[in-house]
Amino acid sequence: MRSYEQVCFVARALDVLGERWTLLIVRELTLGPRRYSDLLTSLPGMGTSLLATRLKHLEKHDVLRRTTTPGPGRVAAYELTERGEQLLPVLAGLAQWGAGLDDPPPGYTNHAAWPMVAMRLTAPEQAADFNTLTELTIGDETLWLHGDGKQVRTGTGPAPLPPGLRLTSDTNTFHALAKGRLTVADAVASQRLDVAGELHTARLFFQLFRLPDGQPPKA
Amino acid sequence: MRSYEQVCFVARALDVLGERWTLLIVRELTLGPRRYSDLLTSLPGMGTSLLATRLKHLEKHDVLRRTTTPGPGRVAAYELTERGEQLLPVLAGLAQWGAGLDDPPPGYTNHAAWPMVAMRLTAPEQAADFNTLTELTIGDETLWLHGDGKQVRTGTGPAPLPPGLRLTSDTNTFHALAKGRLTVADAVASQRLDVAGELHTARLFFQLFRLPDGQPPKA
DNA sequence: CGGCATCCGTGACGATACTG
DNA sequence: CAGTATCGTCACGGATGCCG
Repeated sequence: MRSYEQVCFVARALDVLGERWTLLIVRELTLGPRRYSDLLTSLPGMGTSLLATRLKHLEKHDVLRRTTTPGPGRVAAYELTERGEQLLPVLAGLAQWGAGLDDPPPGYTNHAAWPMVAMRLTAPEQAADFNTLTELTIGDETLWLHGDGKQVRTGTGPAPLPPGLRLTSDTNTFHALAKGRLTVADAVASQRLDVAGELHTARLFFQLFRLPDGQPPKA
Repeated sequence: MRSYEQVCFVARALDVLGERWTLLIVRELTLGPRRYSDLLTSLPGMGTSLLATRLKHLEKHDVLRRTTTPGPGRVAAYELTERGEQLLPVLAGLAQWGAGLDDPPPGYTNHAAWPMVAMRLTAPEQAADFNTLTELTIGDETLWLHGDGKQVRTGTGPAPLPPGLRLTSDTNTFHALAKGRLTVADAVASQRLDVAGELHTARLFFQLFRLPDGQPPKA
């Protein structure tokens, strides 16, 4: 862990966060606690040894903490500390900037949670008012989301309460919906999206959390 | 330049910006165009070969451009593109977060421009209304700064017009002033700060651009 | 399953010497 | 001053194995 050894806030932040994979680990935890093996599969290409090193490093610098889930399994998990949550603006800035890049080359891996992370990071203030508890099943992953008026809260796994809206689709369809390249009506009609709940709430969801898109939404 | 190969805005941004030194180069350019040798001395520890590689990389990705200064010397210089300027929120987020860290260990190098970069990045909105053209001579570096009502503009070297305020001090004194650990009155009295212009404007300057500080301002 | 150590090949990095 | 060439070193990625 080489330091820049500069008396500069930016350099000091990068001393902690600047190494490979580090900010992507934080990204993974923004949606809620994750287990070790979850992180490994969410970060393809990363060696297990390196992940362990990074986790200890981030724990030491108060970005995340190791906890055991309260459930019956009593499994180990990692979650952001308050200081870690304060990195959301940094991730949001990166996401906003990254949205301006060209479409990625084909072959890049895509995970269900990633568009959701970006949607939440780049969502406008008013998204906090989206107070319908929503459960999303994208491909094989399930997440939930809920605006409490102050901020948007999220978690992995099934919603903690019966959700008011349930959306089910595959990763590509969700991505197209998020970018506005596909409408809810079209997606439902072609059976690529299942909506359990009010259709107009689903429309509102994709309207509020729309991802920036270089391409036009379809002439 | 290894890519994460993920369809994720954050990961794609880090594909361009995530490698060592990259964001620090952007930091150096936020105050205005810089020459190759300036960058080298501003980034102690970085090899000249690597700097050349990074500059080409960032030029290719439209973060900065290589220009020749309009002056008589016709020297090569690097400056941010519009897309590069859009990285200011990212740097601001990092600076804000880095400000929450403990004081750096002694021995870290400190440059005149660094506190100024952070001051501008973390300044409140109203700092844009600081419309006094101010020239700062900190140690051996000279910079200027001016709020045009919309944003704070900065540049390296002497001010392009006769400034309304001129501040002269050494790096440590400036740092202490910026953090509010030293008052303008005390600094002037102890001859560590020279103010050419109105004293209350100087006070306003350090009030607007105050750096966050973990330690109390002095009991 | 979670977590960590070890080995090894590759590539990124740091320092210095060299050139237009 | 603005870079390029070279080389030693270290971080990383991949695989494997050990231990709770």
